[in-house]
Amino acid sequence: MQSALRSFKASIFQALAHPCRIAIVEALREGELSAGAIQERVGVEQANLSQHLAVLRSRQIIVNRKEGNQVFYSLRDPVLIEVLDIMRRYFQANLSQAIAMLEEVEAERQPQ
Amino acid sequence: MQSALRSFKASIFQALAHPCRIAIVEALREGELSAGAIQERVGVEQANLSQHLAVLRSRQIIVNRKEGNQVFYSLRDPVLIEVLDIMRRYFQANLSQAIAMLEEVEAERQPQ
DNA sequence: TGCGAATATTCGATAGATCGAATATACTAA
DNA sequence: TTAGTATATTCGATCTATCGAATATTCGCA
Repeated sequence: MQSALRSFKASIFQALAHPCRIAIVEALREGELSAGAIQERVGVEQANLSQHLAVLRSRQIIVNRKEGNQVFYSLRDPVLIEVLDIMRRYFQANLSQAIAMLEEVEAERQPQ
Repeated sequence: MQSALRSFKASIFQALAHPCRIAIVEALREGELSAGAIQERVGVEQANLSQHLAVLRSRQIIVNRKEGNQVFYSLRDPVLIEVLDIMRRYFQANLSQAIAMLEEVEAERQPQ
């Protein structure tokens, strides 16, 4: 049973394990937004955004509400904002290592 | 630059996006452990554990210290424990949905 | 009814993650 | 040196994620 709990946690982390989905969650910090408004802020293909929203929906991280033509999204539980804030502190507290790590990631992304 | 921060956060979440690695981090809650001791608690193949440790090391989530024959691991920054604790609260606050979600995941794992 | 806008889904290609098996490395002790 | 223990790395197979392109759905309005 405790391994089921870990699977649950892992699946939440997995849902957040993409820069685009983090941007979505951050965009929803202040309140609900339509899919189109999210797209403006995140700047990604419509279909791709919709896929990312589906990932977050499937983990119940966000919920949606339809109004006419549009679909409005919001965070189901704002505690995740807390997690992102802690991550920011974590990042700042370890800035030099984080930057080194990012450079490494960048270097791997564009070989030579 | 804000997108670099999101990549960083995403890479941390990605590192935690596996039940086995969550078990490792939880095992290190109380302090450092040798790789062998971690293996006992997590219950996974030696090579596989070592691969998971490598993932956590590459994100600087854990650090290691060699002593003779053994390698001792510990959390580099205990703030991650805070994150896991928040996740526990999140889980408890949303228990019914979480259980529904887990059942769904289970059902997909064993079709028919 | 039929068109256009907003959003979602499906598909196929590519890239990345995971695993066990085999092997390598590093250290200790005889 | 040799054997043994602890840990790490490499390899190849399989599974999962991501993306853009194409298409489907849903709704409001003329």
